Amino acid sequence: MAEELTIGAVAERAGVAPSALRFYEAEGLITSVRADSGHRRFPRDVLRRIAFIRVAQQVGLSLGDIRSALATLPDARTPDKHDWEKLSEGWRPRVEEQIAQLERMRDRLTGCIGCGCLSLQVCKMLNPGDEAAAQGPGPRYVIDPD
Amino acid sequence: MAEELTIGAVAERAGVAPSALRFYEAEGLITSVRADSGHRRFPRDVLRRIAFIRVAQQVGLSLGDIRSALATLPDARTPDKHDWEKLSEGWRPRVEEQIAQLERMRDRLTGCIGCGCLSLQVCKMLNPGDEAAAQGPGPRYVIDPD
DNA sequence: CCTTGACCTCAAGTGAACTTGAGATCCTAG
DNA sequence: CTAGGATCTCAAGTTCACTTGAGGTCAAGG
Repeated sequence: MAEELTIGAVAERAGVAPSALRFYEAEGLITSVRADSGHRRFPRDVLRRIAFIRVAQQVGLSLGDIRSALATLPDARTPDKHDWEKLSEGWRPRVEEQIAQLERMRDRLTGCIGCGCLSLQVCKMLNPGDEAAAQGPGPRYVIDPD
Repeated sequence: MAEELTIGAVAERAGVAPSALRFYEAEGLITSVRADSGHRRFPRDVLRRIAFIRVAQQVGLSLGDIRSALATLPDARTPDKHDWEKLSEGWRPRVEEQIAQLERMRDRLTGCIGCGCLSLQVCKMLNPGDEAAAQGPGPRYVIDPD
């Protein structure tokens, strides 16, 4: 019946450390009210926010990106199913793109790595759009497919 | 005709910064010989090693994991196509798993985020095996599906 | 009442993967 | 022969996403 949850309860239910919750709050990803004691009390929908954060991280978004996304939720009222669905819909292209990227990688895995292309600049897998190469290293195409 | 490449040439062809190459060498991911000047000279197959490093990173491996994988390559001779294929084959299950993970996420995106499951512990998407939850936060299931 | 465990703040530490800076050397073109 | 770009080493800095530690408060059970 509890309307609000302690940090420990949230941590347990969400499977994240209390320190991470304090961190998320400091970063503006979640919010809490304070009991008279000064202890945090989290509204129940924080669990959904955390679920969202975790999913978004899996899709490769930074906490900054996630903060921006969450900022589009109504803060006057508790976000309802529709609000969440709208937000989630926004990830679909991102997820699809990431899947496509990995499928490209899978299909070319032996072909490309084992192939004769000595230059990464002409390698379809590492350089899907036949360009880029000057954008620096890192898991760029999976994480940031722009 | 050049048998060996300067760090600048490798950096340009591979699309990574020279500092990253020095770092990779210090980490034991690539090797070089030295010219009389003290400058690095990289064997041509370093380009393939770098390609491999980048791909493996995209699949979510740490440089430590990648070092271990590269360590299985023959160091007495230049690795041939077959060596690389064997190594690449090892990634397939990993890539497949990552794809499967993302597909699960896609399929449940609106369903799960927008659904009524308040507890992450019973959410199929965030907790594919109906367990874990105590393993801590982060993109664990995509990156490290153990 | 007292202890114990959950909670608080704030500063500092961690690890991964690099980058940046300082100060010095090397090599190539004019 | 000299200027300028490429390279060298080594230490320190950066970003992200948290965790850890110190020092102190709060709340429930015996």
